[in-house]
Amino acid sequence: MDLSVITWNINSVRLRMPIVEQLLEEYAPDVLCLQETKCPNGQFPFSAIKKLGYEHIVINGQAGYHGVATISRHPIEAEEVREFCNKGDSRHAAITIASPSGPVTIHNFYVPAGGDVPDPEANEKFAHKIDFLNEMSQWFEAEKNNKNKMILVGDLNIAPLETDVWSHKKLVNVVSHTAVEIDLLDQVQRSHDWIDVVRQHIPGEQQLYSWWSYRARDWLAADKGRRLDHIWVTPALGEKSHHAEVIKDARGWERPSDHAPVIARFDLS
DNA sequence: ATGCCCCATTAAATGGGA
Repeated sequence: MDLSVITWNINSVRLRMPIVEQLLEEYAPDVLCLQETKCPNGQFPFSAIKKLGYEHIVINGQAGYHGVATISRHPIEAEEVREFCNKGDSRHAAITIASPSGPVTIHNFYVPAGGDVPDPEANEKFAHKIDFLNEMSQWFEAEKNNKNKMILVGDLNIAPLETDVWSHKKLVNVVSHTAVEIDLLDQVQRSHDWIDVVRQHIPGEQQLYSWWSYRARDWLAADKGRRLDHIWVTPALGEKSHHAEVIKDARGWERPSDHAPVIARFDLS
């Protein structure tokens, strides 16, 4: 069995159903994890997605903001939706599916963006981002006994490597690339021995982005991107991964999201 | 300066994104 997983910050799932369909038709992933669905659970476009062969769906939505959805070709054996920081917002959903190599749990995250000022005293959104990342670390530390193969995807809103941003020098004090955030992300990574499977296939020497601002007149020409969207796996799955890439084309599709999808493929036979 | 765009909610502004 080949397993492919895509993560995509869709920036409104209802508005962008045409390109969700385009992605599912062109790439046919086994699992698609969406963030920023901005869609109350009662209004989620179930039937359009089910028609495309994705009958197994877990949503964690709210009105207006945030929201995640995980859609699968394969039956979902277990699901979990976890609340972080007691904020009542929708930023996580997990599913477990069966595979010939045993159950695989896929966590879908939307980490808070963190506002403008990288100072938790002056900016409560930045404080929330720090708290959220600390809670992730504590949770995965406590989950270390879980023997399931695991995949963690999502908009983590942090670009950790110097080559994950268009200019390390210019962004070193900009939220998403500060040392404080990178240290916290590293702590999350160590909390469950997560491997950055995208960088396993695309060396860290190479510039790589998954988000380009809407504000640039020409996003492609300016190319001032950041790699905010990630796919991590536990070590046993790292060995089984044979491909990963950013689907940069999708940033140029009709009425695009400002994020591009990221895909990883595994041989679980 | 990523930099004047794009979304949802709500009804022409506002908050949030990063």
